[in-house]
Amino acid sequence: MPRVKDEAAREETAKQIKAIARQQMADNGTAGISLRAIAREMGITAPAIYNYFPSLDDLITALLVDAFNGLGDAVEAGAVGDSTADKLRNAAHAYRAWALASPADFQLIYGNPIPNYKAPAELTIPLARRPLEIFTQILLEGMEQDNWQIPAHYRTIAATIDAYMQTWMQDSVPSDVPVQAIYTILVMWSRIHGIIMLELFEHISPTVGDVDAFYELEVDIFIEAIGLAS
Amino acid sequence: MPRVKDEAAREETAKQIKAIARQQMADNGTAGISLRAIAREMGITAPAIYNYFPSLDDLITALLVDAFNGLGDAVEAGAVGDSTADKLRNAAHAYRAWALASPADFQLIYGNPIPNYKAPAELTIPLARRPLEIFTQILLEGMEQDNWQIPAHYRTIAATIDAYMQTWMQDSVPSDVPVQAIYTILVMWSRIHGIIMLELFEHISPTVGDVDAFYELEVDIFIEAIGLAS
DNA sequence: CAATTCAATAAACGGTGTATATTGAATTTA
DNA sequence: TAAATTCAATATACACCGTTTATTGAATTG
Repeated sequence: MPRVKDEAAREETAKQIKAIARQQMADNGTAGISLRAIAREMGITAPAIYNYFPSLDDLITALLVDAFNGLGDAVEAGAVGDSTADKLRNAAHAYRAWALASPADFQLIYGNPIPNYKAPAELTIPLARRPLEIFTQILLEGMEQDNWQIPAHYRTIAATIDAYMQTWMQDSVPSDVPVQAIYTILVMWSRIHGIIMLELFEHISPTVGDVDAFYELEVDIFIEAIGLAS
Repeated sequence: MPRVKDEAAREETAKQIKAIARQQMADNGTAGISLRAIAREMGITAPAIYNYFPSLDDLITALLVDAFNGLGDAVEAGAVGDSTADKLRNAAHAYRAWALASPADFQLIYGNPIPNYKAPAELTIPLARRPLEIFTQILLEGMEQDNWQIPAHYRTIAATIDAYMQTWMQDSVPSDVPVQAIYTILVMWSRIHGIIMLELFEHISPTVGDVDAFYELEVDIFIEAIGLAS
């Protein structure tokens, strides 16, 4: 009696819905997704989409998860090189390259543009951590190989920060990972994030013109500042 | 024959509309503005608002202009201190303090969250430049007083950037202002912007806990890195 | 062939921004 | 004072939106 549903076809349709939604985001911004418009383009009615996603929010969450994975994969793929410095530099450039190639996805992750949507934290927090873990891993490997040590500036960080980080690191990071290594990566993250956000919203390109060169110099200066030989 | 309209009352109503819209942004995000909800709260009908703002976009633009001015005023008011380093540090902290006190306004300026809204560039570009001009002025005064000189890292910047900046500086900046001073400020801007954006969207606070301390250290490191004595 | 399943639909609800035509009160002039 | 003028506010309507409900109908299974 129970009808065996064609799981492959179902997933294919869900994939198509996401693809059109992604296109809408690219065309009209992250808030430009419309269930009715997706249905129109697919030649179905809007409520039909509810068979694949319980609500618009769930569709957005699915897009968000894909975006996180895309960024994580891109950074992981880019984290290669002959030296610790090269690996970190390449990873940083892979991060920006992904952001520029998928601006809507990047905004979906790091902005909060969609009116009444709130991302489910328990789902996104581990996904958000992945690029940072990849960055951190590069430094940790550098430490093991005596290619890197914690720079003077970040050797003693604020006591409040140290205490806070120790607590969450207890249950998600091996105990031999120094707080300062993660802290150093957070600094890099905030720096590259600033440039990319300004770039995505066209605040910096009209001023410097060549954002590639601006970014490259900032990454190189950071790598040098933390004591990684070029 | 022409009825003399009460200009003061008109402006009062317009101000009230903006105030409610700002509240809506604060409550529901930048895209949370609704003409009908504003009208409802004011006890009028939605089309009545069109007597004060030709469209929702014009209302948003008015809010955006107010936001830019608020940020500019805050940075200007904060750009004080006994030394060049103090002035720059205080200005940078005033920038963040305003962003934290007016997160919706800050996002309105530096994100692009509103579905079909596009800010009129000819209006926003000069307003956007003001905080940077205040930052730059601090460095220029420092140069005049021999308290500051262009740091080694930024003495030779990318040729493409140098050429690009020379062109737009020709018709908006006095000819004796060195490109490198503005470039240095752009670096500072991108760094503080990165922290603030991550903070506003709650990406960094869960990791470091005490963002105040994180920001303070980054500003201090920057000030030291560009050769300003603390 | 009959029973079952379930994706898709049609219809409706309350929400949105906005255009148009109308109202009515306030002001100004004859 | 009375008539003319002005214009802010309204009522109405349109096209969109996400979502819920009940219904349809084709495909699968026993």
